[in-house]
Amino acid sequence: MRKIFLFMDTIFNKVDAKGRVSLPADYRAIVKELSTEIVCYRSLTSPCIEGCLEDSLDKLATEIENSTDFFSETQDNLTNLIFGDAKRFSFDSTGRIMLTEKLLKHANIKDTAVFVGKGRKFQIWNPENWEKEETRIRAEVMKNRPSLKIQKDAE
Amino acid sequence: MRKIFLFMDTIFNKVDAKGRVSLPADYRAIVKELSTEIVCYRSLTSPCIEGCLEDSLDKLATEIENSTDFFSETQDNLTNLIFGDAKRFSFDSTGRIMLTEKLLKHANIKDTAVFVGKGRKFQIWNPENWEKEETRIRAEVMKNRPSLKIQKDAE
DNA sequence: TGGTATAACATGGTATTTTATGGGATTCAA
DNA sequence: TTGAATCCCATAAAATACCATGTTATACCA
Repeated sequence: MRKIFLFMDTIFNKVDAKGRVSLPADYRAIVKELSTEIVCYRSLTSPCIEGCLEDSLDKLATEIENSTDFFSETQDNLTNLIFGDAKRFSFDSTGRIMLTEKLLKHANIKDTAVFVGKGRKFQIWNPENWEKEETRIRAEVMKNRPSLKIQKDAE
Repeated sequence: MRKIFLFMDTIFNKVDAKGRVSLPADYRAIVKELSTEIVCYRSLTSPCIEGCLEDSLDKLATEIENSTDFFSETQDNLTNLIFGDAKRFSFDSTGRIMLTEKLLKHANIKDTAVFVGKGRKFQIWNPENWEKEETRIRAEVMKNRPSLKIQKDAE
């Protein structure tokens, strides 16, 4: 039986001169409880950093391994992009991680980072960009309401 | 075997200066018995807070995870909107949770919160708004008699 | 059935802990 | 030995746990 873990909420944290950010306490709790690590990489679709548990990437690796044929070009591209970019991040005794220059630049994060929960994953945004993105998504989702039907199945 | 749990009734509770509210005793009993947690988020359609059990969101996460492919845009939007807004709330020994500023503002709740049972979910309203909403719903229902078509199958 | 004792609940207040974050010291590698 | 990464300490604010009280609901008993 798999334990419940969900990255949730939207948290604004300071990034100091050294590039250090507090990983939200809730997120830390998950990492500790499952005794795993956080992995971050540049989002393939948005100007933000994406993070998940190392377990999730392992699961993804297995899935890719099994689904597409072993030598497909798509698989090659994807694995290169994701795993080539991903990096483990462990937090210190005060709960901070140190994001790399590459990641910060991709998300255009200067002095404030926004952690946005996505369930099994989370994202880290620049505050202004996140605000824009959120309104965009809200509009998008309200337009095609049907996509919310998945929720109905929750037993 | 699924246990029975239903959020029911309409309960008026005080919200103190810190944003603390007693979670109705019946609701607490459910959380304890299923040894899970409450999750709250802003309703997408009404000026109220919506709450459910963490299990429900976990199931949703799994479904989203499995239903669409890893890079689907729909999945991205949905997870951002839902999980980015949701937050766990655990109650202290006296049975109180601490609602966030964001949630209180969305529902325009000041010093009194109304808990309204919805079965698998519940809502938290500002008293005046809830009164209006209830009469509105009642009127609506009287006008076009609703048809609750229930699919009969083995539970 | 009526009355009383008991338990549960909501709620105000206070104490304790956790969290985010700044700054400095130490270590390590180029 | 300089720059960067890691660790440790300090602090303010926020979240959480704990205690106390009046009130209501429930259980119990004559």
